[in-house]
Amino acid sequence: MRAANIVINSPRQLNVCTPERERMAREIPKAYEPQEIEERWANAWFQEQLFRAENSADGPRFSITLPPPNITGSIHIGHMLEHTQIDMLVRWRRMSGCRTLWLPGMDHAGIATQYVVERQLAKEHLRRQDLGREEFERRVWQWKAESGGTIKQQMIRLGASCDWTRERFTLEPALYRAVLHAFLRLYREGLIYRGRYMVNWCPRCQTAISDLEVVHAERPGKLWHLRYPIAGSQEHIIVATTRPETMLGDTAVAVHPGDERYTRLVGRKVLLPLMDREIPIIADDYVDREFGSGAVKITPAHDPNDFEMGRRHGLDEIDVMTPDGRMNTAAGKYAGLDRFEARKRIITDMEAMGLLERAEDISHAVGLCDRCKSEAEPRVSTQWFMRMKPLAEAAKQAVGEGLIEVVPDNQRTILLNWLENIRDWCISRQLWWGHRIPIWHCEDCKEMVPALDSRVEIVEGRARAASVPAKCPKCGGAKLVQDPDVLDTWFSSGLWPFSTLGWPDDTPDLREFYPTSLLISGYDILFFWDARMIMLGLHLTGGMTREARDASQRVPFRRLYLHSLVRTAEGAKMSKTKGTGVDPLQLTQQYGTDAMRFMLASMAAPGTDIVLSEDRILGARAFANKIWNAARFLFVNLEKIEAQGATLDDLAAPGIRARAPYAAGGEGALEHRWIFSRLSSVAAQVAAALEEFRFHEACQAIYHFFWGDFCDWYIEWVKPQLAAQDREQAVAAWRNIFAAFDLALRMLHPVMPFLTEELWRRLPQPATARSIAFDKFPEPRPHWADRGAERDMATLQELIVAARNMRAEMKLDPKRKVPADFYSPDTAVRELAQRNLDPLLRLGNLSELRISSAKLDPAGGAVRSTARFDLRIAYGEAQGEGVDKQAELARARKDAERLEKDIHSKQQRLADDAFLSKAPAHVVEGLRNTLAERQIELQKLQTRMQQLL
RNA sequence: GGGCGACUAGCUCAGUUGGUUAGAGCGUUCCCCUCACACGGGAGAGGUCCAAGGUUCAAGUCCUUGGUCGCCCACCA
Repeated sequence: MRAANIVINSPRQLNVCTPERERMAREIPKAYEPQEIEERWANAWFQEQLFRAENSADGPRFSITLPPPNITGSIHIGHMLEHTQIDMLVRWRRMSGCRTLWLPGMDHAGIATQYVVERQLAKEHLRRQDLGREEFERRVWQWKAESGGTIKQQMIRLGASCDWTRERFTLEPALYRAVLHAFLRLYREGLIYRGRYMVNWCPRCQTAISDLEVVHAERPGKLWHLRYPIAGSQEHIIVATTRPETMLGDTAVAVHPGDERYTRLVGRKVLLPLMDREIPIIADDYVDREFGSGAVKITPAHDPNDFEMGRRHGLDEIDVMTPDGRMNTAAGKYAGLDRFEARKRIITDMEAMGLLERAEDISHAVGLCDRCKSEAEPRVSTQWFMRMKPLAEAAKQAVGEGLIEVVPDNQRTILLNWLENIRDWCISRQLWWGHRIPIWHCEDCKEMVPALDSRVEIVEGRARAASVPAKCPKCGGAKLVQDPDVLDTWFSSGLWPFSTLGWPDDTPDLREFYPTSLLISGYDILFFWDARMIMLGLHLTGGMTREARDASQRVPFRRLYLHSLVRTAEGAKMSKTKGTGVDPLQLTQQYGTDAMRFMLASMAAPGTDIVLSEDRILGARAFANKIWNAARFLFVNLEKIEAQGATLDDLAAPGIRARAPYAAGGEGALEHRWIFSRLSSVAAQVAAALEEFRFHEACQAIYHFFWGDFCDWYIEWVKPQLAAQDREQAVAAWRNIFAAFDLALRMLHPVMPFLTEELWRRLPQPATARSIAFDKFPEPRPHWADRGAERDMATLQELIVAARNMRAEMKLDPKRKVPADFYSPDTAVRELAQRNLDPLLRLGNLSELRISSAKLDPAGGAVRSTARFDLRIAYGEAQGEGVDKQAELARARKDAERLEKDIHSKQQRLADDAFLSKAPAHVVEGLRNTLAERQIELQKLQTRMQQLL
């Protein structure tokens, strides 16, 4: 992104103000300066704990948990998008009378955090082993305090309206206990087991990682074709491999049972080069005859497929590597070499022995550790696993039955598909940062002894299992050692929606707020987190209250919205480690939080990723400024209402706003009825959009209403009324504009909380008013809907635009008002114009509007026509200002051409019997009406063109 | 190897169940420092909706095939 240093305050201060106006204006800055305002409200909201659930209305429950950010530093723009969306919904629900809980917290993020701290240590040339487990954990806790504090501050500053009195951390005692409880229960149920299997291993992190934590990257590589001598003969069999170093652990060569080339060799032995070990040639269906030579080397300890085949054929599993990715003593003379170094040496040695058939350049996918991007190593080791099939079954059913609504819908299919093909989850990690597995091993008989219960004790502020078994129940031995492993970080986050509410205890919060109403997360963690919460929530929360709960009461959330990701211009995911992350606070400083929020929300169409655009940020900032200045207009003019003898209380009295629009005589009622009609329908639009997570649509509706309808038309329209001599009229106008603005602010509040809070509090409010956050979100009012007003207003707007358009085309001096002639065959339209003469003249920049019931003489003037009226400005008015008949003619021709095309296609359709008989009546009728209008327009245009020629 | 998404104005993107002249922001052209706002106001220009077929009275929208780009999943050495 380009650097943009925008000067907030334009140096051009050329507006001439009266001293009085200047005094008033000085109290509210001319341009919106968000920094101070946002800082102030962010702190105030937090200090007052304004967003405690208890402060919200006692209506229907709306609860949502924050996807806990990892304490790996600070939050990035992706978080800001997520938090903006959540906050919009939360604020909207809160303003709609819901008892609203947004529960915040953070994730200890086991491997990720450990990696960050290890990198810090590396700068001091230390490894975690140098510190020891205790000291290392202390360091991580220190880091947690720092990072967690930063994140919390950022969230507060970005306006997240969370209930901070309920903040949670996955490694705090209460949640530690929930983890132990969950583990012990699943262990007792046989859903957690321990065993020696093939897992993904990160040699750098030196821990097992789950399938999901291995990311695949396409890399150039080589496929080496190696010759393995057949024992007791001069023959060779050729095998192909991308990983020659694993040949040291080969325990067989496999061919397809039906492969006639090798039938005679099956059962014979191969002399494994470099190791001088005889290994069998076996037959297995898994082998692809077409690939390479059709023979494959089998290394059960270092390849998942070979592992399976090894177990099928009872082959040895020879592990030739150390946990940190070097060759071990089983690797003979290569022991001690790094795995990649060993690869090179082995190729050199094989070549020297004439056993390298050829090397082929290929591109292939290599598995990388999601965290540190080292090449992951398939490895056999003893780990803890969770049996997923039964859990996934229940989840599939719940999602399939719609107990959880997934939005966008296509993500539902993806989720169901994943659940369908789920495999057991390796949940143990050889890390130091996390929840220790509550199992003790008897040193004498190797019995596994679980903790007696899930109680925790707190040592130095840190939790650990308290119910340590005293002796082995099997052999009575007292030498019990706790399993050194910790749990995958996603195990604890999988419990998040209920552990944070007090589970496994039957707490009031759990009863009140579980199941949560909604989860909003990025689709990138659908499998990691969302799916696991569903499975664990369904399984574990049953029977937690005295009443039995069915699945609809056990789901962790009733709706799941998967939001888009923020990407760089190149399409890559925003990532701090890649240097593509954007610091939201910096942008916030530059443009304002509300502007950033608005920009993000207005780009957040479901299902489409977002590419940050500076233009959009600038546009959002301009919008914030526009709102600010609309308010400024009201404030700067407030003295006028006092001059009318009215008081601010007239605007703020209870119930006043609800009675809008006010009428002061017939005159001027149209525009007021119109703006409230618009408000009503926009409020409905916004609510409908938010209900379905169409944040961009909500933003667009508000933007269009506020800037277009409210500022460009309504404010301009009513300006004179506000200063009217007629006190009654002035007060009515003030009440209306105040009420409309107030409603608009409330509609804007979910997306722009700071700006709206500031302005709302500056406006006169009832004495009991507390914060806009607890004011009502505008609801559509049937008695505000006024189609007549909307239609009339549209006609008047057309008239004004026509006048402006002609003036521009005639190049009239903007300072000079000119008279115009107006004709409509429709009495109602003429009366409408007559009633609204003042705004028509003012906004159309006309000196006079001569309304006629007789057709106009078009000669000697420019004419604009619609189907309902004609407007004419005499050429005489433009003397010396460039009467350009050719320009008008050219434009008219173009318009006529467009109309002709349109009319033609409509006529054709209306001549089509199939259309007439099959299309719904309203479509046909609508088409007829439109056609008639177009024909009138065209006719007028053609007449006009004749005259111009 | 499967699956998903995108392709609409110069740029970035909207366009919910097919229906009447396809919209927005930015940029651009012309005019305007009008007493809320130049982060502004007014008036314009600008699109064969990736391609080709198909369904339908009617397709940017539904179906098929193809193209380009992106993402996710996957044990073919």
